[in-house]
Amino acid sequence: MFQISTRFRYGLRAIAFLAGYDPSQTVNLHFIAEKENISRKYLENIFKLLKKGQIVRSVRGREGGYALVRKAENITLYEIMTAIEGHVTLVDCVENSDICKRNKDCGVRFFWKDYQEYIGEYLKRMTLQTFMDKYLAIDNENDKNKWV
Amino acid sequence: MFQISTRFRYGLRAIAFLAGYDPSQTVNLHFIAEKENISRKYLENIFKLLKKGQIVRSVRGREGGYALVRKAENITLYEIMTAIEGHVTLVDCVENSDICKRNKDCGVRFFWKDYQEYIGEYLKRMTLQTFMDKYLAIDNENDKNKWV
DNA sequence: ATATTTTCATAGTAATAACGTAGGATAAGT
DNA sequence: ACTTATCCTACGTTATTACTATGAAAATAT
Repeated sequence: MFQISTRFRYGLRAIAFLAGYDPSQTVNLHFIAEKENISRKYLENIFKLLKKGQIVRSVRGREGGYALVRKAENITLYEIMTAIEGHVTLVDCVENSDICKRNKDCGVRFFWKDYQEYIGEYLKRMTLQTFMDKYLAIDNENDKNKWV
Repeated sequence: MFQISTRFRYGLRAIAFLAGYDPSQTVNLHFIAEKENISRKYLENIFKLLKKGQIVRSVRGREGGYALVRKAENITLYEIMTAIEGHVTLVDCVENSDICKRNKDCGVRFFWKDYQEYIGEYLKRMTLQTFMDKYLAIDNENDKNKWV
């Protein structure tokens, strides 16, 4: 239980990478895949979801690629997660009590619901910008010429 | 991602059920399985883990069964989880940075580590007694004669 | 125009883990 | 002895995950 999927891990890294670029320019997947060491084909799947989730926009064709659709400070990790994972729920009955024969006021269900909210809050509070500032600051120090 | 395993869900319900009984008497799995609508065979697997994790003690043979090894207020849900799930980690690199070619100071890893701690805290703070009082109080109201 | 580069779409596959079952050995009370 | 229970090893099935394959569609550079 409780393992973060590779999809989300890769997606987060790719988005964080993308956030290092001006939203007005696009970055192609081949480049991201190479820099972040992720299969390009797999990234395609992930970015399809990210686009559908309004995290990124795309430009097709030559010189095309992806860019953030909003500024990093206006994107939460929760949005990224739901874009990639779809509707996330700790236990199915939390969102749909009908699947269980127990009554709707089942205490266990309320417990999972509270816990799910607790877990989600962390990602809701964490913007992509905060994430970069807090966790990736050192990495950027080591890799300044990436901006050249 | 982020689904609670059936094993843990069943285990928690079974333990909560067991907590409704005096620790001096044992309750057999057949009974718990029937009351909680869980396969007895599956419960066997789960209780094996719970015993190994020092959550319950067992008595074999006729009139045997399981009982809590400590009082409900001295058992946290975190202990129950680790007993059932073994060593839990959100992302493998959190516990073992060697599995990744990135450096040990990888910011993404620190992020997952912080998040993992946050998620665990909730279960560490929640004792079995608190869980029962807060979430199962109503259920017990509806089912008073279970104590008879 | 056409060649090239990119996203977009659908589908397939291999490995792994989750969930649950089978069959019987062992222990202990009646 | 008989019954009731835990204990133990192993197996089977299903679902999910993590990719890969193939190629169409779009847009730009030449």
